[in-house]
Formats: sequence, structure tokens, C-alpha cells
Amino acid sequence: MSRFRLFDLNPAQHDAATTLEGPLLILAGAGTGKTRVITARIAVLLGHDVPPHQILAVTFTNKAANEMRDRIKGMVDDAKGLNISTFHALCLRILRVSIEKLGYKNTFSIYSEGDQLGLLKKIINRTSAQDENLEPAVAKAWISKAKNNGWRPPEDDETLVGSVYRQYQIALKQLNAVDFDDLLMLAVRVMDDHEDVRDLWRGRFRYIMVDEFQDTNKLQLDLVTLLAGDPPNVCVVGDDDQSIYGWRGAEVSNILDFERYFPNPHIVKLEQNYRSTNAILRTANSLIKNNPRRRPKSLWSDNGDGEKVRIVQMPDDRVEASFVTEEIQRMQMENLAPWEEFAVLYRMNAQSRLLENNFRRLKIPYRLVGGKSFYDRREVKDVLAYLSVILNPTDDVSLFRIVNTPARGISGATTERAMEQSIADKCSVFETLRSEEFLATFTKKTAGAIRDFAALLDRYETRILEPAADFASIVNAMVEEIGYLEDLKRSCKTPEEALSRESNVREMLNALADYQERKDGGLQGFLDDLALDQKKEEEDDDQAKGVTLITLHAAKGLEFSHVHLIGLEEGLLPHARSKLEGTLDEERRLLYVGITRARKTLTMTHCNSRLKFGNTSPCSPSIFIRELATDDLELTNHHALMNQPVEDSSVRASFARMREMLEGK
DNA sequence: AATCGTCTGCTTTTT
DNA sequence: GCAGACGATT
Repeated sequence: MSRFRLFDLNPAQHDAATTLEGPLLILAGAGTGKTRVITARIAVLLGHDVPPHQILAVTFTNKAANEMRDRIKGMVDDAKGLNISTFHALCLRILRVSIEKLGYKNTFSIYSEGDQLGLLKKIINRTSAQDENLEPAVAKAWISKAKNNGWRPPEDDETLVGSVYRQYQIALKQLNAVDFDDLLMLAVRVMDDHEDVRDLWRGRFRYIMVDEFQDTNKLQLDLVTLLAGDPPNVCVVGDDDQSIYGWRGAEVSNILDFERYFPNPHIVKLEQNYRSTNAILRTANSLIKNNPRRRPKSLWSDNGDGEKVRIVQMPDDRVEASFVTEEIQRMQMENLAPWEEFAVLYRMNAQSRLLENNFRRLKIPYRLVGGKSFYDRREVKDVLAYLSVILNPTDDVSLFRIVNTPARGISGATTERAMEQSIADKCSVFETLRSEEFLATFTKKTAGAIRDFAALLDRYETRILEPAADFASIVNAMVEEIGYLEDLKRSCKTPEEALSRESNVREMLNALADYQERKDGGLQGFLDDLALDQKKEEEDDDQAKGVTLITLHAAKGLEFSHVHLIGLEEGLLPHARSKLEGTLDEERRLLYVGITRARKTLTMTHCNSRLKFGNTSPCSPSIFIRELATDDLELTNHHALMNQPVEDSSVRASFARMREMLEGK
């Protein structure tokens, strides 16, 4: 029946996978087979004839959800009907069904970060006094925090942010749009405020599992509490030592005080690590035990001691970068491992630049994780804005984006007036654009342009809303009709840029056609998928192989045979701001996450000086270095390593390898 | 509307 | 040191 064997699990894992009833807290240290246990537990539930639709597994990322789905498919014959979803996708599902209770229409748009910032900027401009200054990004962070803590906007205008928050929420509702935080907040609210909605969802998932529980915020905990039946069969998996998203609203207390929310849980600790050597694990343990509030645990493995962890002192950041790159090249040449098994980890993205220069210089393939997403590119957003307006004509933000793209003679002054009028009339900008009364105030030419634009949208709206519409070809036809690609080409400086932008649009249209074949969520479903999975498109074509350059945050959940962790200096790791904000513990966890990414070797570097904001400034080693158990460390410096005699065998190996390369050509 | 030049102000970023 | 924002200029 099922293709997995329970006796492959160690005793703790077995305990976790077979405890099915009541609250269960699985404390899964780094590399202890967490995903394996979750998937095994699902298989056990299915083996007990629990209907798949009564099982819900929630993750943070689409990647984690997909991985879980794939693993389960390999374990059981029929995984159909299982609910494996991210928090946001789950909430979206709830809202598409029930949001009308909150006064939104169920065709609501989901605003990306860029849309959000644009809207906030407008609100700030019209609200703030001359002497007041509020960065849209600051307002956004504040509002996000407020939403995640369940604070409603203030009634009064006592503070500017409070006032902006209130107006922002009103504006979103008028636009029939929600932001990412709203997905959670409104899902919780609609269940809180409406008993019938709560009854619809509560207990529907008899078994709930939450992955990466240490990263959940208050709203997410509320959501789980609301969904859980009685008794609550809630199984959460996480590691308080890997909680690194506190700055984003994650509450470590959710996992630390789990008993408070779900009394008398069964607690399982997974401490046997299958990833790293004991030298690496002991180093990690010695660091993390300096954190005060935590659930004590200590990782160990059967993998032997392994090589010592190196701490290398560097004269400056330039030498650091070239040393790391050249060492990785040497190790790869010596056939230690392919490029993919090396990673360089750092605290902030700016540190990747020097590395990139060196990797390019040595012609070493690398992949830079992070950066702008496919979804954020101008041309992709443009096309999506058209689709968004067609489905949700009250979405003024998207409307402004496309009203004169490509240029069709509707200028900024015109849209400015349209906005004022729409505020006065308390209707959407699109409605204003269609009112003859409003059009009468313009020249014939401008009025004509507006009429044509409205007619265009109407025409495509009608076609797309037809039952069983072939929306992929309809959208193709629309892009064709508005001459978008030609306009795009004209706006590009270089032919390469034009080519790349055009192919982005084509890729998106292909994705749409692909979606239409695979799923039946319609255009709405396509936009939802895209909004909730912004990385996907990028990763498809960016499967580039090579050394991984990645921030410590983004590295969580990954592993590499050979890790170089750079910039262990006061002010960088721990970051200077952590001192002001009192988040030193989180910085320590961040380093802990970095250390535990390494399978076989780990090298950590710190510099005597570093280029900061354009000038060289001195650096002192991170206080974290002093916390590490010295038994497993090799403390050295760049100068000593460079003057070390090279072993004969490694010279021979690299010559052999070089010959191979030359002859292989 | 587009482009150039000056100013500013600097983590991390699952959805 | 460098990107992103903004305002002055054509």
C-alpha cells in the first residue's frame, strides 16, 4: 500500500510520526530529517484511513509545499485531496469564498510590494504637512507590523502613520484590493466576526501540521487556533534556534510557549543530525547555548568528527573575496566536489559584489540567490495590470499603470483630474473615465482617446468573462492589438534589453497558456498563482549551476558540502543595528543557521578592515567567535595560509585535472 | 517626456 | 560606492 518504511526512522522520528492525536510539538534541529518526519506522519495518517481532505499541512514557502507534495507522492499511492499549502494560499482560498462578508468583492486583486508602495506614496503626499516626512517604505513596514499584531487603524489623526494606515485600508477596500498581510488578517477577521464562516472551516481539517513554526506570527497562530477542531490535532514542527524572521513579525514565543496555546502537548526533540560532522555541530552548539530563552537541545551525528572548523583572519574584504574564490577553485580542481556543493554565505547582499567580480575573473560558474523577481519587471507588471483591471475594474492602481502604456494620448494631467473627480464622486477611476459628463470637459481628441481606451477594456472584459473563454489567446490578441511589444521595443536602449524584455512578456504569455491547460482556475487563478509565487518564473530559467552566493537568511533550509561564511565582524554579524534594537540573540541564531548549513567543511572569515560607504574602516572580530568552543577550531590568518607548503598529492591532482580540462576541449 | 546631474542614505525580505 | 529619487533642464 504505502512505499515507505516506518522502521527507517530513528526512535524520536518514529515517535513524532506516529503520535497522531492531540497537540504535538516537534523540535527539529537543523538537519535532523524534519521533512522526512512530516511526510512520514502524513503517510501514517493516510495508512489509518484518514481521508486526505481532512489533512492540512501548512508551510511558509511554495518551495517547501512543492517539496512536501513531491515527497508524499513518492511514498503513498494516492495523495489526491491532501491540503498542502502556504499560509497565504490557504487564506486566499478562504477569502475567495467568504470575503464578501467583509464588504469586498470576491474578484479582489492582490497588491504586490510595488503596488503597495505606490499607493502609500500617494496617500502620504496628500496627507502629510509640509514639514512632515514619511518614507513609503517605513509606513509600509509599520502598517505590516500593525496588521500582524492585530492592531486596527486608529480613529483619529493623532499620528501621521496612524492616519496613513487608516486611509490606506479605506483605499484598498475601494480599490477592491488586498495586500499580503491582508490575506492573513482578513481571513482571521472573517472567521472571527462571522460564526457561519468559522463553522465552514473549523474542524474541516481534522489533522493540521505547521512547518517552520518558529517563523509564525500572531495572525498565523490565530489562524491555526481558529481552524483547529476539538480536540486540536495540531502538530507543529520547528526549531526556535533557527528563528531569524523576528524583524518581520515572527514570534519565537509561539514555539517557546506552545503549551500556553495548546495545553498538554506531546513534545518530541529531534537531535540526531544527518548532515554535518561533529566538529561543525559542536561549534554550532557552543554558539547557540549562549542564547537565553530557548528550548535546550544539542545536535550530534554519526558522521565522525571531520575536519576542524577554520576561522581565518583577513587583511581586508578584497583579500577575503579573492581568497574564498581561489580556494573554492582549488578545492574543485582537486576533485573535492562539483561547483554546486560550494556556497558562500554572508550577512548582506552588498557583500556579494566583490565575490561576483572574483568569480567572473576566474570564470567560475555561480548563482546569486536573491535579486529582483520576474514579477517585479516592468513589462511583466504592465501586462498583469491589464489583466487585473479587466477582472477588477475598481483597481485604480493597475489602471493608472496602463492608462497610457503604450502611449495613447491620455496624459498625466488627464489622469490627475480623473482621480480628483473619482474621489469627489466616490467611484472608481474607470467609472469616471466612462462618464460622459467628465469627458465633456476635455478636448475632442483627449475624450476620444479615453473612450477608445474604455471601449478596449470593455471589449476584452466581455470576451474573458464568457464561459469557457480561451483566455490565453484572448490575452495574446489584446497584447497584439495594443501594440505592446512594439512599444516596449521602442523604449529599450539596447537590442539586448529589448530582446530580454520581449522574452519576459512571451514567457508570461506561455505561462498563461500553460496554466490554462493544467488548471481550471481561470484568469483569476492564474493571477493568484503568480501573486503568491513570485519566484517561480525566475527559478525556471535560472536553474543555472554553480557556486551558490547567498545571504544567511535565504540559506535556511539549504545545505552544502563546503561552506565559506564571510564577514564575521562586529557591526556586520552581529549587524550594527541589532545592538540598537536589542536583537543580538537573533543575530546569533543567524550565524547558527549559517554554521549548520555545512556538511563537511566550514571556513569562517573576518577582516581587519573593510570598505564601508566608500571609505576604509577598521573592523574587529565578531563577539560570536569568542563564544565558539576552541577544541574544534583552527584559528589562522591569510598570511599563514598563503605560506603553507602545498601537499604533493594535491599538486598532482590539480595538474591531472588541468590536463583533463585541456585535453577534454 | 526624457535625460542629465545632484543628493541621500544605506540589513535581512518566505508571501 | 553606488543605487534610487528627485528636480532642473532641453
